[in-house]
Parts: sequence; structure tokens; C-alpha cells
Amino acid sequence: MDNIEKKCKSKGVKLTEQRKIIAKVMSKSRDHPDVDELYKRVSEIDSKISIATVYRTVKLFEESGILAKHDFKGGKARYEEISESHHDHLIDVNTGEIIEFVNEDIEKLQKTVADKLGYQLIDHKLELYGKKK
Amino acid sequence: MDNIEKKCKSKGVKLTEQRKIIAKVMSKSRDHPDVDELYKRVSEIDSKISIATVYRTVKLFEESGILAKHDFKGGKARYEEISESHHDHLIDVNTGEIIEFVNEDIEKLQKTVADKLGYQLIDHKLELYGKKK
DNA sequence: ATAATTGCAAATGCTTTGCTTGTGA
DNA sequence: TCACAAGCAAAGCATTTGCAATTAT
Repeated sequence: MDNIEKKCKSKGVKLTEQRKIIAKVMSKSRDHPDVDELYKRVSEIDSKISIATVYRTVKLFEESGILAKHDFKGGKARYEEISESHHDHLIDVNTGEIIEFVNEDIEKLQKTVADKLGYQLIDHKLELYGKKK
Repeated sequence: MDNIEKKCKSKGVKLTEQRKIIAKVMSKSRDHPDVDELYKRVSEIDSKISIATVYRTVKLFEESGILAKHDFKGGKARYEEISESHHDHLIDVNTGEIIEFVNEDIEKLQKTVADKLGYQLIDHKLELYGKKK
């Protein structure tokens, strides 16, 4: 049983055949696929799954705190499994490749900034766009 | 002549009656309107302007480096005039209100991060989502 | 003069939804 | 069993585009 399946169990998300397949594909994905790409991968395992189910599942998993949704430039939402460790993203403007990184100093400064403005930080989004040197 | 009109002149962007109106409205906007809101404001000055023109103009201004486009959560793109001084945004999750802020330390760290990963920083997006304390 | 811009409506692309049939706990 | 999920196609929403008429330089 893969990671996402386990999370579904622990969060009380009902598991169907389709959801298991989507869970498996996302669990082993090391990139950040959009729904089309995910649908393509899932279809190779079960060609009868509809894209509506993929959309519904991905939304369900997101609402359950299992997947993270990213709206990077490009119009299509991209997903990744939520991991214990928080990270941000650097997007290669030429290839679309995504590199994950962690920077504690930036994290702390964000909290400080929000605090100074009289806000409690709920969430944040940091994306760097760059090109290979 | 407002700020945006001046920028159009200096960048060689042709000015039409419609573009002048859109320029004026954006120039005096202190918030970050989406296209619908902008269209509404523009329509009060000239009710014959079509929303297609607003979309086209906003895109043209963005490509000319006159307006900045933001894809905050919520599905609709929001725009603001590009000012000399760079800033990031804190979005009030309850009201949708946007507070601008500047933090040089974060800026520097971003460059450092990209650099360490072997990238030249082209652009970045930092959004904080918070609620009033 | 004439290449570019507008307005309109139709088209697009991603995502959601209504409805009927199928299915997991 | 039976509330919930899947499949399909149609609908939604923000945004873009083709085309004929209009306009800025």
C-alpha cells in the first residue's frame, strides 16, 4: 500500500479502485504533474478512468490535505504529494522543470513580515523563476 | 497626461481613446483590480468599450512592462501599475484586501538560493496569506 | 493611406457538474 | 443495503480570437 493510500485510510477518505490508482501514480511521481499528465499516466493502468474522476479525486485529496495544488505560470494547476517537510519551488523558465528548495531564513522572515503588518501568517507562496547559468 | 500614458509614449505603444481611458483608470487605482472590476470602472467613463478590448489592452500593457499581472488565489488575474520600487503582497484571507510590503533581506536570500542551485533569478513571486490579529 | 485596433460573438481551454448507473464498507 | 463514487456529456468561467468595420499616425 502506498503512502497516499495510507493517508486516505488515516483521514477516513473512502478508497475506490480509481482512487487507488491515482494514489499510486501520484505517490511514485517525483515531478509535479498537471491533471492532463496525471490522466495520461493513470490511463496506462486503467484506460476506463475518466478525466472527471481525476479532477474530482485530485480536488478531494487536496481538500483532505494529501496533495498540494500549485498554480504556477502556465494556466494548468499542478499537483504534488504533501510531504512532512515544507519546501518552495524554483521553476526553470526554459524547460518548466521544478526544483524544490528549503530556506529557513526566508521562512522566518515571512513570519516576521506578516507579524509586523498585524497579521497571522496562514499560508504563503514563494516561487522563483530562473534560467540555468 | 497620466503616468501610464507617459509610459506608453516612451515605449512606443500606440494610444487610442480606449487605451487612454484604461490607462487613466489603472493609474488612479490604488488597489489590484481584476478585469471585470476594471471593465466596470472603465465603462463608467465610456460605456461602449468592450471587455475584449480591456483584456487585450491589459495584456499589451503587461507585455510592455507597464502593468503587472498577479494570479492570486481566486481564479481571476489581477493587475497593478508597475512602480519603480519592487514589492510583494500580503493577502487578507478574510477580506481579500492586499497589503504591499518590501523586505530587502528576503530579496537577497532569494537571489542567493537561486544562485546556489545554479540559476540566474529572472523573476519571483512571494505571496503571504494571513488573517488580522 | 493603411496598418493597427475595436466590437461583437463565437471559440477556446481548463475545470466543474447533473444525471444515471455502478460499487465499496 | 444504500449512501457515495464513476462515467459521460453538457455547462461554466475566464480569457482569446476571427472578422468586418473603424481609427490613429
